[in-house]
Amino acid sequence: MRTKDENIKIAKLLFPDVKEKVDDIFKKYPKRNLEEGAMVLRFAPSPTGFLHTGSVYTSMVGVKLAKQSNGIAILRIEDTDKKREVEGGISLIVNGLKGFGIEFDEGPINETEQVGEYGPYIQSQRLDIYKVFAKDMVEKGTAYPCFITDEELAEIREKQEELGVRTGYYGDWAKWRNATVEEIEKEIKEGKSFVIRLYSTGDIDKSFEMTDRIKGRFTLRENDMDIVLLKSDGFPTYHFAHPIDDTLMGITLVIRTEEWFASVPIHYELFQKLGFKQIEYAHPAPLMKLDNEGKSKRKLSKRKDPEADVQYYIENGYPNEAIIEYFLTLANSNFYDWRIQNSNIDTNEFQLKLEKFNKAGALFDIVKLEDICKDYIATLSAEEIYGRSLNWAREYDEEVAKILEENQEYCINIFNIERSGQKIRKDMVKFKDSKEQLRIFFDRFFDEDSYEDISSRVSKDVQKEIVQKYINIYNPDDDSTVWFDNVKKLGEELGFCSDRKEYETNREKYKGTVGDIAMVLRVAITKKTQSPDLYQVMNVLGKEKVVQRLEKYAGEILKQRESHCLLP
RNA sequence: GCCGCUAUCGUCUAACGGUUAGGACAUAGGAUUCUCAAUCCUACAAUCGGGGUUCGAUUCCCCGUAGCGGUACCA
Repeated sequence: MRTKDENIKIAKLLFPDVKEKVDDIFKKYPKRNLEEGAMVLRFAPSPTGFLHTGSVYTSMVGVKLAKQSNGIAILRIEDTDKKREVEGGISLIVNGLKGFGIEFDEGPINETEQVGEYGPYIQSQRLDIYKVFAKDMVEKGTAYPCFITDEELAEIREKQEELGVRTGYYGDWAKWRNATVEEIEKEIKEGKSFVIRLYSTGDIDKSFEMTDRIKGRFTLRENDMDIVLLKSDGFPTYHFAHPIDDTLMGITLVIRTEEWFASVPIHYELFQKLGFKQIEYAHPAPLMKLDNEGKSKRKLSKRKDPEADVQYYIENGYPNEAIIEYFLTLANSNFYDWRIQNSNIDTNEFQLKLEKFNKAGALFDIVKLEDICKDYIATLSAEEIYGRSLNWAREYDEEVAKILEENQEYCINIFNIERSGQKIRKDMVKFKDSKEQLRIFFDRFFDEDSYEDISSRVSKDVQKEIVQKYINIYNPDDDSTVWFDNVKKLGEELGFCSDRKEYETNREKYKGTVGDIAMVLRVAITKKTQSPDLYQVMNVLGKEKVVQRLEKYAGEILKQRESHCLLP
């Protein structure tokens, strides 16, 4: 054991330039003046040039909880690993989250600017602060310099594995923890690089209890690892930055994904050694995905799963409101019931509760997400769909963007099909689908498609007859009832039944049903056997185009017949 | 390997120690005087295994199993 004076001497050797004291730092971060129960929460991502879907989930939870308690939401950038850092990583996070309506009260707002009095909010700009605390710990003997090389570390590990004991730098294996002032001074003079390690006094055989706001009460072993606090490049590790930043910034609850749970013993000891009041934790389970042909679960992975990257949803034009609603259901399953009862109320009114989080990891279910998307888009007006589709297309589909811009009124009419009344059409999941919606209404797409074959239902001859006769009775001014009556009449004239039950009982009397008549017209006009309400489609298309397409189809059949006759 | 967390239909989940274990998504049928989508109805489908405690266990305890996480000068 070294004396107090020796530790002070070592601290001076290690940090000759650090003049500030811990108290000086604390003066710059006064206690926040907030109402009772207000939560100060932070989302702390690394700028890796990738916005993970799980980040949207976690940050949404934190921001929502902060807002609903009249607290503060902070964005803090954890760029302490220079190897993983990517240029433009900060704005990617800020803008990406903003796209989902997730905005912070304090933190970076772009690559260069920050707002808030408790900054800087970028860890690489806080290096001086960490040094003050590191120096303080060395002076108190709760941290020490360690000059061990990678090779030595590997050797230790090998020995430990041979002996079958826990691997790591701890206890008697931690050869530098009790080095003398002279030994340390020698290494420094030789310019050897070093890290600052925690002088752990924890006992692996002792347990302690804590309460997690999601997981509840749990027991963990004490930490006894002399973990690295400051790396040789002067950057802090996550373990060291976490208690310092969260304490200085006045965080009331640390929400972070479950992968941090196992580090709680380290943080627990660090809070004690730093003399800080322990901040509460909430560890939500991460979003999972099925792997191995459904045999096992694993974290949604940025390398294997396109849906792990937020960009995937943006590029496909998934409505971000629906994604937030899906995450809300994953977080608090009672959100769904609330939504049913409050269909017109803003999502912000929903009270998220940490106690309602499930402890186990939820599988990310894109099918369910898409169901929510459909429901969401069904609540939008044709004008809104037009606007949102255009926004999407301007970024990701030039051709569609051009069409939308040049044909605003026509396109709104298209999006308006089956959008009024009680029966709202729900066939749009994402704004990328707008292209499919426009398909039958623009000749440039229409001409690319070929007619679907329905000759097994209605013979070519009869099809031709239906189309030709229909051209004569078609009146674009008819309302939907008259329109359908005419289709029925035409059917009856040609031996088709307009009553379904009658047809079922006396099939042999008829060639088919009105449905078949409508189907022939549908294929003639849209080339497809499936389409939105045919009456409305024809209305939007307009008389000229409808007649032109009917005539074209009749001609098409004629051509086919002739070529058939040529066959032997 | 060691340490820890978790465990209800295929999926997300609900159920003061007492329920025919509920709902939603998915799937399959059916209904709907034009198809598809939607909507409505119906069906299918679960308490991981074994021990306790208890009059009674999905719920509490122990053991096992499985999944997940951690075991870095990454976060």
